[in-house]
Amino acid sequence: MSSFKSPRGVRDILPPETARWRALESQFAGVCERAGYGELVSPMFEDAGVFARLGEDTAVVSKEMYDFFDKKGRRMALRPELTASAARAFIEHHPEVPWKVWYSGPQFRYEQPQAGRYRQFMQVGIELFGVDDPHSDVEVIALGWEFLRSLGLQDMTLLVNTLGDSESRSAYAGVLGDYLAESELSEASVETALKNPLRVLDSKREQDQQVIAGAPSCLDHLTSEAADRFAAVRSGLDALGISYEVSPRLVRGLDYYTHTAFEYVSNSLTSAQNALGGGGRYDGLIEALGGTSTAGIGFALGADRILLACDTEETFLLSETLLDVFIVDITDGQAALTLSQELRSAGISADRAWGSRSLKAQMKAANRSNARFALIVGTDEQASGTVSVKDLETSQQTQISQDAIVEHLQSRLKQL
RNA sequence: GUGGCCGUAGCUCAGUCUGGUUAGAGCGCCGGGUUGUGGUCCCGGAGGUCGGGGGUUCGAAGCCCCUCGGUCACCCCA
Repeated sequence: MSSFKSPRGVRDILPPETARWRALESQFAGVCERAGYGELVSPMFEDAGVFARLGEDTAVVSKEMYDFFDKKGRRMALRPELTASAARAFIEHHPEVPWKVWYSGPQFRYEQPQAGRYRQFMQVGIELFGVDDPHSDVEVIALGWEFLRSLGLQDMTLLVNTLGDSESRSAYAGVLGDYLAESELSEASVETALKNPLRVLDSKREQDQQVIAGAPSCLDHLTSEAADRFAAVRSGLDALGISYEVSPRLVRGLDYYTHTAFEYVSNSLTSAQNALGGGGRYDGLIEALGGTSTAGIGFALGADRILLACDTEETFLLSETLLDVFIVDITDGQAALTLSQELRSAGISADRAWGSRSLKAQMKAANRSNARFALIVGTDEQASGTVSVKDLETSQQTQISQDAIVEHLQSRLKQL
């Protein structure tokens, strides 16, 4: 019989690495909650229609959705992203605006896996509904940036662009479409150009690079309102001292974006998967999902990639797990059994060795456990109702009565 | 979905080109170095259907085909 392995493109995260994931999430939670965002927990799957509205010709919807029919024949989909779910929740519960939420959790896309790209991947992100003040764009962009910086990441670039309002966007799409129609594009891009010319700007094919470099800029086709709005966002970022690059080629993959679009790029990741996260304004999304017109902006960050970038920048590394005591019992094991329980109830972290292994073997285990103290119970201690407390850093050892052990350890741990 | 590279002990890898007795190393793990003491050192040990299946051959980790997985690029995006 063959044994099972995890499916393609998904993976296990084991301890101690899981502690790093939890630390990342809790740091993100802290950053968000200090800015007035509350946590949103939404379902892992939704009616597939929720995601279909993201744009019928985006690959996320047309090719990569993990969709299925449930037992009643309803078409459901594992969420490929969280903005649509958040928008659906917003419409369903009509909370008061501004509605500021953060989230964290797995998303699913049926893609060709490679480093930094998995079929189940973890994102953290925020959404801010009901505000179209340009300073809200600045708050959101800055929050993501500060979070990434707080992890110790240095080698990053913030890219900012605007797609303008729908008037600007369609004017630009027309101009760009005309330009592309007369250019020598790769075969695949010719097709893309017909459906959504903006998306061609994302192409990395060698053949398209020259065409893209010479393409008209979306910034030249903004209405004056859209241009003013972008200027306000930029001056807000300037005021906060956040440096960024204006990237007129930055068009985000999902169709619901309007106005501000941004991306956090890691320069330390050499692969094509170097975008740590991105987001933008999606003022039309709520309406597309059947709600009343509401402004919105948010971002999502890929936790898998963030940790890859942390690896290459050697930051946010796994800290050693610390343990207060490790119990070594070379008698009948009764002391290990009761002591570990007693210490844990008193708030002292305690681990122990199993089986009747030699003192030497148990001391090795104690050392490996990173415990500060080893509690040793041998025949002498058992006879006298004591326990030997060995400081594993200084190697100093004292014998303490079992009745006084909790108090003794508490005071010594407090002194550290 | 398309193409390139890769898959040997828990981990990192040698061995594959030039098929040939019991498949190796380092780290890790387990045990020992005499009465009950970890980290260093010394000695010993366990652990592998060579990703899986089929084929060629007297003989396959090695050659061929298929398949699964990883990785890189396109694509897509976080």
